[in-house]
Amino acid sequence: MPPRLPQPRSNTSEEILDIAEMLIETRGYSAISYQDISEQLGIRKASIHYHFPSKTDLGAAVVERYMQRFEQALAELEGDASKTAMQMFEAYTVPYMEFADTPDRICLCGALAGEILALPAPVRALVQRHFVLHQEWLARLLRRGARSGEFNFPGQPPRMARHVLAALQGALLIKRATGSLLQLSDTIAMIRSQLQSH
Amino acid sequence: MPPRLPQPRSNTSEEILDIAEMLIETRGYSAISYQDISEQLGIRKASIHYHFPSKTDLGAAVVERYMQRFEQALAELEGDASKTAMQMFEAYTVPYMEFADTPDRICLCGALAGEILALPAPVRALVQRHFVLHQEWLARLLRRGARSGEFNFPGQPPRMARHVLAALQGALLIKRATGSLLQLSDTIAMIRSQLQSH
DNA sequence: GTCTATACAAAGATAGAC
DNA sequence: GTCTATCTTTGTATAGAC
Repeated sequence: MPPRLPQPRSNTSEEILDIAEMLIETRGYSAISYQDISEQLGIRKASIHYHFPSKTDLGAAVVERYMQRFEQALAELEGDASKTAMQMFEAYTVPYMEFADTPDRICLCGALAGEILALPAPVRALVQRHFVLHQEWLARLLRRGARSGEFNFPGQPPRMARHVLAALQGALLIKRATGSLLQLSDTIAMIRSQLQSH
Repeated sequence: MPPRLPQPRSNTSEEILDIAEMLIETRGYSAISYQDISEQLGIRKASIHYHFPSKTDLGAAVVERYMQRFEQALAELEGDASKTAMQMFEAYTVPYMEFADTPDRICLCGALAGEILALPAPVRALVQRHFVLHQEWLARLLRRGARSGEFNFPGQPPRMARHVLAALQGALLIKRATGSLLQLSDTIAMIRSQLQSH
């Protein structure tokens, strides 16, 4: 019996999620509407409600899909025995640089964290879970580098993981607000330096 | 002739600004309404429009007042010759800890940065300016500490200033999303350590 | 699955009485 | 300065035809 793959959504559903994700990353959940998506996709508002009855359903679906992609990418990175810890860290920062190369997007969960109290409960719970999993992954990476002697940072891995994630999220946020790419590149440089401090 | 003081606003105007500021820090600009403020203050929506005709006026007034308070506090801190650079840094972090001690607030400009593209242009410009001034102040503090030998961090002060601000803003954001105060306290500890690295 | 039409509530804003 | 009343637009959502 072939492995049970996740049921693929219809093309339209996927396109709705693509547009919704992009719009949330630019304007935030509160500020987007079915009308915005409708205009970009070229179908009517009511048709979107067919795929995602409520905005809560839509928001939750966007975050779930994002988390699945994200966690899979991290798992693959973690499983690549050919990479040093620093190479893994560099690979990990690539998506941040990609976001920073757009004029108006930040990562989905950073955007949602900014309005966490305005989110419907199911969406909020997903965002919280994302941050927990994300930091646990980072802590494992840091521990691996510390054990191998590649990294030499102060404090325990979970503490440094919190610091690294905070700095990257904050850098993306301020980069978009000020338009200066240095905000992210300098932050990454300082983290890299701190990971290798002697 | 006595110095021209800034014209004090009416009590009601100030109360409106107080409530609006608090609500933006918790829910964000897009998610708050004249109705929300009306309910908390116990006057009608129309009365708020008397003080601040449009939501843009209100948002700009909130940020302007915040920036004035903020910049004055930083200037006083900077002018206090009795403090070491590290003592200044510690004093600088106090408001972050105060925000983190609330369950639901982050600093105003961090909250607004999260929805920068959804903001009316005048508000957006103020937020951008705030980040510039804020980082310039931080860079001066770092330079002072580096010159005196108190600090020993990698890179130039403006780069480290970007990193420090990013980490603190990101830590507040994730602290609120996850509820863990460690997010901020660990981040501050890591920054402190990096400022004194040898 | 997509459409038109519509319901319903909320938001931003204004007019005019007091 | 604050009120009631009202206007207009937008947002979320549903009903029912095609």
